Amino acid sequence: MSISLKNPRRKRDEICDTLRAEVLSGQWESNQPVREHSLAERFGVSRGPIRDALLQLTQEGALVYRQNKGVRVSSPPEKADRDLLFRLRRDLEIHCLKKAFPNWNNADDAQLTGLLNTLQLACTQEDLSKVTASDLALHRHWVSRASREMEVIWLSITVRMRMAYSRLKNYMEIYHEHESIVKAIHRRDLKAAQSLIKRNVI
Amino acid sequence: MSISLKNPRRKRDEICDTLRAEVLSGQWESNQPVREHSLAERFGVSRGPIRDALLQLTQEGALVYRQNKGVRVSSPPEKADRDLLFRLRRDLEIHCLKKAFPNWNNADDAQLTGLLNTLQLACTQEDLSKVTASDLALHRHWVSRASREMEVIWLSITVRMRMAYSRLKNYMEIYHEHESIVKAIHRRDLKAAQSLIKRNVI
DNA sequence: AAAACCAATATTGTTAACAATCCGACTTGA
DNA sequence: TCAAGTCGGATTGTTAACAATATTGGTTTT
Repeated sequence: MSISLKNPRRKRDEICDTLRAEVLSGQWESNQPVREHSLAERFGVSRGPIRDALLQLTQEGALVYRQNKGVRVSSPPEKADRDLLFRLRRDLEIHCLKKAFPNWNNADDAQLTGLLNTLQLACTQEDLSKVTASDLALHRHWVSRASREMEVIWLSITVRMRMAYSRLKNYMEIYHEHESIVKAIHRRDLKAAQSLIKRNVI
Repeated sequence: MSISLKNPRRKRDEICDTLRAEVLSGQWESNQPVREHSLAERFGVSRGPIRDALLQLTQEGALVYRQNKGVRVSSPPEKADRDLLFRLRRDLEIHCLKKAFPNWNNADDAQLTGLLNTLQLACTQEDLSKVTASDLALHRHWVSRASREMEVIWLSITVRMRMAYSRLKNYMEIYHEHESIVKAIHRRDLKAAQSLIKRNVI
């Protein structure tokens, strides 16, 4: 992916990304307990990196920790909280896009195009897991271009929302929404991109 | 404090709270590297819990991790990001107060009164470290009463703001601002409390 | 003198063993 | 029968040693 190869990532990070994707795409049942030992076996590492990953996912909101009882998958937020989270996320993304725009370059455009293609493929295959992953990766790109700090906050908000795409009739609508956002960015139309995001993040 | 005594907290949490307070009150220089070994010695534990605490503080935004190079104290956000963080925090606190209001009870009032007294003491002593700590504890109380999830997000936003109290002429103004908020809450006047918070969080 | 190399040290990343805690099943006594 | 006690396995929390990586300082080479 976009990670440099000569600097191998820590096991913690690999594990974290894998587990986060699984939780977000609904492969883990809500309130299901997560055991360190079995994860250690599955990933072929000791419990140390597993614990690191679980702690990080807890901070991000995918898991919930209870002292001496380990973690379980968190349940979706109630409606009031959920509405607030959407507002916060929208504000954040619009801010980040504006901030990232001045030094937006061709490499960024290429990145977005690639992610959009991945999303399209996932949508045609109707693979929920891949759709959520590439959807998030797209949004995450312009957030991360603004600043690393904003990215962490954005992630912890987004992970907690547990979007379910219920409002959309079919997967292709998801794709087209994102396609129009990316097109607006390609022609450097900030205003249009922002208002499209405002409508997309609901 | 408010933590149950029969359930001793993990070392990770103790260390985390101590370090967070130190960073927030400016006792650690920006970009200063933080060594696991020296912290382990200082707290009389092994590096394990220290690493846990550092990882958590990284997620909260007090520290920054770089692979194989450890953590350093993060630098304050630039103005644009800072303004956004203030807006997000304000939205969040107002939402949380509203959500917490229906089941607000006398114990909560007592808590706030206690925290307010701590703040007053810190202000008369002009002890910046204590002022920041009790200020945050106050705000954190009504956020935590809304939900644990909101509390984590609020914390990661607030930690990154690095408020400096520059806009206030003296410490007693801080105290009086919070006193009026607490009074509004005591008489269950949500609207007033919310607009006072809106003015306080700048 | 400047750059490239190399060894020694410091620091982080990972592991496996040990300690503390929790939970369920079973026993015991009224 | 039922409640309290307690025993053992399962699970998390902590530790110390080991492995991998980065940094520092000196040496050599050009």
